[in-house]
Amino acid sequence: MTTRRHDPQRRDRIVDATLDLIADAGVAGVSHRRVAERADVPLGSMTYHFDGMDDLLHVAFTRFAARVAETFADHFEGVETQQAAIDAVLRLIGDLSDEAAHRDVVISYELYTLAARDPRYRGITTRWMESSREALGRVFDPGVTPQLDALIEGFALYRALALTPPDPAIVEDAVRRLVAG
Amino acid sequence: MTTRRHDPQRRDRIVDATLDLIADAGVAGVSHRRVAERADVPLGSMTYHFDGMDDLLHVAFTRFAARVAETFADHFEGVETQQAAIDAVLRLIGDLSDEAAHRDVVISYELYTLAARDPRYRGITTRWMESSREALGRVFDPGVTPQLDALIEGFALYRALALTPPDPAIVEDAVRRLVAG
Amino acid sequence: MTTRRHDPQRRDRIVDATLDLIADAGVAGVSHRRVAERADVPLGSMTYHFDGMDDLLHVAFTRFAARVAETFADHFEGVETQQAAIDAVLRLIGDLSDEAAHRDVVISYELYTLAARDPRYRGITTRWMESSREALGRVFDPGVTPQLDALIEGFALYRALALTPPDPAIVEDAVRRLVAG
Amino acid sequence: MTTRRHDPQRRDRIVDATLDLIADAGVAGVSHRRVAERADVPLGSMTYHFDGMDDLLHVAFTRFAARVAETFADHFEGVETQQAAIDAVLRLIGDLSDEAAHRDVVISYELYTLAARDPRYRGITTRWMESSREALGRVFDPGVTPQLDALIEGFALYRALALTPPDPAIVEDAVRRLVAG
DNA sequence: AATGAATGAGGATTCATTCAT
DNA sequence: CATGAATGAATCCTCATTCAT
Repeated sequence: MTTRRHDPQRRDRIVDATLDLIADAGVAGVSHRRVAERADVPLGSMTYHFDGMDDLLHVAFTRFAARVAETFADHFEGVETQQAAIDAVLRLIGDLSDEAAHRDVVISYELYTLAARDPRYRGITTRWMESSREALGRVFDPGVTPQLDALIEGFALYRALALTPPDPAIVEDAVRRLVAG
Repeated sequence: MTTRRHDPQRRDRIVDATLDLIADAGVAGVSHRRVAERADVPLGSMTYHFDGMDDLLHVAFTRFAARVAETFADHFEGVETQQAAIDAVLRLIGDLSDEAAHRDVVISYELYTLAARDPRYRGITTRWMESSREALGRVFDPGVTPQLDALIEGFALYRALALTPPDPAIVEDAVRRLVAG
Repeated sequence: MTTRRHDPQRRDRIVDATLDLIADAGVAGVSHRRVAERADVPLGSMTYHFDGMDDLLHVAFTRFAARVAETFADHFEGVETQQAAIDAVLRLIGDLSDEAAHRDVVISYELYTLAARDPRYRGITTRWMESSREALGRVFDPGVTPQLDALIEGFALYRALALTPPDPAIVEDAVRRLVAG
Repeated sequence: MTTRRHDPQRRDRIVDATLDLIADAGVAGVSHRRVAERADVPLGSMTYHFDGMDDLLHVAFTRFAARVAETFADHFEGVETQQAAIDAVLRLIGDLSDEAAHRDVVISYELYTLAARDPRYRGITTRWMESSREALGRVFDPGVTPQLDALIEGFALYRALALTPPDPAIVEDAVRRLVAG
């Protein structure tokens, strides 16, 4: 490898490579060696830039959650009418079928799994959920917000694990029923 | 250790120990050694009774999914009226707060994570989801069934990752809105 | 390397190689890799036969102390007269100049150093000292025993660290003064 | 950390931290990183002020030996009579029970161990022993000096490694026998 | 003169799996 | 049929040292 003494984006590259690897091989498949190889970084860099595996995963998932939350919020940017809000939710659920979005769903479940067992990762998910609620709260009533949030999450799981996508008409019907005052 | 040449429940004990370990340490924390120790079984037994790690996990998750699906169906046993059906769903969601249920949620997410990436485990989750749909389908309309399923799953996630449980009144309201013809 | 599935003396060979390495490179120079190489044993064997580095060192030093204590006691085997006892002590101190004995002194100090800081190794040294006292106690008065023990140990240190050996006449004089009733 | 461009005592602080660390974790536990942290000094300072690990240890042990030798000599300061000299020796041996003195004993053994194997450290111990002999030589006969030195060292070892301190009466008796003309 | 960043070698340990018994 | 012994690959991590700044 070429010596690369000065490399300011190295930390970022490592984090990106980590998320890539999580998507491909799961948290269980993440190792310092594999991340280092993927980021084209010497093995010793790993524990120099991060305080071990847990720190690396924490940083990576924190960045991931922030990015996904932002995308989530973007869907509701400029939404004024109730109809536009519903459309935004439907688009959100529909997008889960995308190739790119599937990658995010996979990473999300890796994070959920970690957080369900290890409180040290709970902070990331808690903040993330609050952020989603906040975005929904700007366009829906307070009572509807957690209901829609649960529904979206449930359909996402369905998308990730079932062979066929949920029927869009049924999804839309569910959203309308919850929103309908 | 006492020699235990004839030990018919050995396979079962190994599977149980595996699920225990998954709950405690995650799939990543499962190793032949640790399972063998927990099941009080010689290390050599592991690869004798199972064709390696993947086989063991497959068997364990299959048994787990069957057991949880059965519990799910039990909630709707003998349900005749719409009201009783709604109550059953609410009880289902409420039970997720139990200590014992949390263990199941943790194991579930370990399975989801595996299945989201590895098709070899997708069969287990697919069968499981079909079973849930079937149970719901016996007491709810075909259109409502996937909607309720998503909602239940969504609230389960909320329970697993949020600090505070969802407001029961809001949960009930959501269920009623979806069910209301 | 030839496969060597059946190798009953393997544990012993590892312990011997460890003591060899301690003599050559000190406890600090002992590593699983180096011991394995010296004992012509695969690296994986190390942690299979021993519960880690501490266990290995403990076993090695225990064996070492037992062997040296036995040699110590042998010097007083069959000793009947006071004069013979004194001769035995002088021979003991004189032997410290031997090449082979120097090796033992070096290993001894490695053990002393460990024991001085870590109580987990104190048991080995305590037993060893008791054994020496016992051997001396069989041929000397109770009061003289600890005095002679200290003297022997002191001259041993002198031998290990000084450029010139202690004057035999002065050694003999000291022994006689302590023994003289 | 505040930049500390001008810091004349830095070298001293590093050496002190090194000795501290040797007492706590042994020579094997000394690393540039740990010393730097303990001395509140940037890691880069270590190899700037010292030519690597060996240099650092050499400087540290040299300072240590000088300090301990001075304390040794202090015990015989102003001693005129034979009785006072004997008392000084007994006080020396008795002091080894102190908490603070135990730290010194631990460091001493680390040095002995190094010196027993590595001639580069032998110079430090040789000078140290000469200094002790010199101090003893000012108040005792030439023949008694090495005898007392060995006895003191032997009882020190006993103190460091045995569970119970040596009986003061027996110690005193030994000293008197050696000194008695 | 001083140092933060960087790295390759080596540290202990864990592991799934194989195989002789 | 069952298993204890064995092993090589891979794990995370620490380290002394180098070097550009």
